[in-house]
Amino acid sequence: MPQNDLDTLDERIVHALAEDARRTYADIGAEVGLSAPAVKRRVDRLRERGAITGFTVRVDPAALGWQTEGFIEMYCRSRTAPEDIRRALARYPEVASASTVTGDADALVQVFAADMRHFETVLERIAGEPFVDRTKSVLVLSPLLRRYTAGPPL
Amino acid sequence: MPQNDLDTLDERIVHALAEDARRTYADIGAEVGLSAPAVKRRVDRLRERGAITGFTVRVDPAALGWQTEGFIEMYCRSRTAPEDIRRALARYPEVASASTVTGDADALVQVFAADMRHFETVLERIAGEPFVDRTKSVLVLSPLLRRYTAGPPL
DNA sequence: TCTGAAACTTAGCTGTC
DNA sequence: GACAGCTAAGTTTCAGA
Repeated sequence: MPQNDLDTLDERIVHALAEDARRTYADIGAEVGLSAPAVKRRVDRLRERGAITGFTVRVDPAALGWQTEGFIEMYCRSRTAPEDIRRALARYPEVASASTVTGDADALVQVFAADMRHFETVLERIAGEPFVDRTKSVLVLSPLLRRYTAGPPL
Repeated sequence: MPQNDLDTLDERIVHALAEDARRTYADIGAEVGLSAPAVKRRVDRLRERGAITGFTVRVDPAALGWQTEGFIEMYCRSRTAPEDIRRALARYPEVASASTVTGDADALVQVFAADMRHFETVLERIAGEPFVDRTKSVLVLSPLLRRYTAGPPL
């Protein structure tokens, strides 16, 4: 088994891919000081380990016609299992992310919708889920920053 | 091959890339009913239009040692420009996303940190920004859903 | 065990229709 | 938008440190 868990090299590779997943292995290798095959093998290992879960495209939601973004705080009935919340929200294509959180609310849900009417529809449907007591929502006025990776400095 | 609406084709291409940005153009083309060069040209156009802003890697923050996630609501001094907030937050690698929002708070900031101590440090530094009156933060207990694209059903 | 070089395979790209 | 050919990258193999 490899002796290094995530070493500096792996972090730099992940960082390079996070900025541009289409960079070639040779190119990344030149930056971190490895050959192309060596970089590929490390990427393969990172995928096996679950550190990298896939490759995706960075999308500007507004440019695709999803103009309205908002966050919905969910207040649930006591004894609602997180898994029940997850299963229910997974059915909404408008839900981009959701987490259970500390504080008054039980879960915080990020939603993209085509317009305000669409957002309202989604909000009402979520509020109507059987385990939901009430909701509180805020609308995004303007997105300031949208990174797809974050963490301690590499 | 049925005649497809152009918008529908673009959306299906984006959807395919969002799920797996490493799929080949030929593979995506087979799904949507186009040749590989045709798909590539549509992707190029989507990039030029700004609908696709880049390609990135899907990372499991926890697997990379970023165990602590939270949201910080920022309450700012009146007459703080959104651009000032953006510029200040851009300096924090721990900030994954930030938006100005409706409601009591001025901005909602998503933060990833290595651990609780690190999160606290970031929180204190953000709270110490000259334009910040006060902050309110919630910690993520468990992420339920983390999609990298969302929107109206395709 | 991890690496790098080279051979091999596949996909990306461009010109043409 | 499709086809075809050229270019470039991904992938595998193998031998060395």
